[in-house]
Amino acid sequence: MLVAYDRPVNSPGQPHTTGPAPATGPRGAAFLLAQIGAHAAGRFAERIGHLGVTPADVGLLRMIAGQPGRSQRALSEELGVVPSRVVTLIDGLERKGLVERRRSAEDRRNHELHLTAEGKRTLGAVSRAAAAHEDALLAALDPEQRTRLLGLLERVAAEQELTPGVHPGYRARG
Amino acid sequence: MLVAYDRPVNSPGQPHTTGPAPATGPRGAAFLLAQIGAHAAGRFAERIGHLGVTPADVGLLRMIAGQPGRSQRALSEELGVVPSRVVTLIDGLERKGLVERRRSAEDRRNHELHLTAEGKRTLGAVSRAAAAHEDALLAALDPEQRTRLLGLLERVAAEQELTPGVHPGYRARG
DNA sequence: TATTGTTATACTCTATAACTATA
DNA sequence: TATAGTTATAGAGTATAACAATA
Repeated sequence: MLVAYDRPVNSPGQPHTTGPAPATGPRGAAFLLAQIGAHAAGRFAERIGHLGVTPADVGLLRMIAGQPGRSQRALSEELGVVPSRVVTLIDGLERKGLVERRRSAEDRRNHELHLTAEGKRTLGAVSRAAAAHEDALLAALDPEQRTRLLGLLERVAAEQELTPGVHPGYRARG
Repeated sequence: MLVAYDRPVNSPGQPHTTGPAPATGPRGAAFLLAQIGAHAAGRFAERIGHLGVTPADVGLLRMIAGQPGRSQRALSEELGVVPSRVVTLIDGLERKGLVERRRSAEDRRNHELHLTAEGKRTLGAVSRAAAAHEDALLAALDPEQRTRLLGLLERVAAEQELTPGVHPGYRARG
């Protein structure tokens, strides 16, 4: 997706400004959240590009690190994506030597997923990049403001029932 | 794009928690911004879907409304997308009867873009949807908190030099 | 027969490059 | 020759459906 999208209009009670500037009018928080969020995602992708992984890869690496041995089906459900998507992503991570598939002894249909040593090193480098990213993104804010922003965002995320750690992307609508 | 991506790790100085729960660890503001932003964009797309337009369409409609008669080239530059992309988008909007191309009398290479009456009606409906969207997205916050959040987001957007009203999507990395 | 994972395929989004009309 | 717009084409990302192995 691309391009401007949402913005509340001048509320009817307010006097219109004279200029031809409705295109530069007030921006709502919803639009700013989408705009800044897309910007943040893009910049983060840039920061980890040299490590050979994408933001989607990082999501999987973190989940596998957090609970080694999980099946692809489990990841598929937690992320809300179809199983074939997980196959594609894990294929890439395995080819890069960051993740290992191991047939489960108990149920040979399953693949238990584990990070390799290099996968762990990469994840560490990603985490350092994330910290630098966070700092650069919030350069305009002092520590107190950052804390305040974090608190407000956590409230919104909780109320909207967003799964911790799962970036929804643009899911199927419905 | 999809899937979790960025999250600062437990800082090295802090004691690790014992559980196997790094996947549900602390979330940074950068991740929350990307997560909430993608969620907001998706929900907004849902809200305007019945009007037959996408968020990208809305961006163009707003720009044309704000400055009627602009050329496709001008929109292309302001949005930071290639001219052929504008062709595709305007094709769709013209087919839906929301936008009209008029050959410029001064320079017959140019198309001057204008909203039709239905385009204006649709944009009005979009604006009402955006207001409802904003309210639903920020349901967790009281009016004072909303104002505070807006102020913080505006600071971040300005410092990051985000063009007002232009949603960057995932631009070419560079 | 149901489930895990895979492959084959198709669709959407967006970019690049070649092309037409106009200047 | 340069510019506005268009068309043709290609690539990335992600979904659906058919399939194989295992239970």
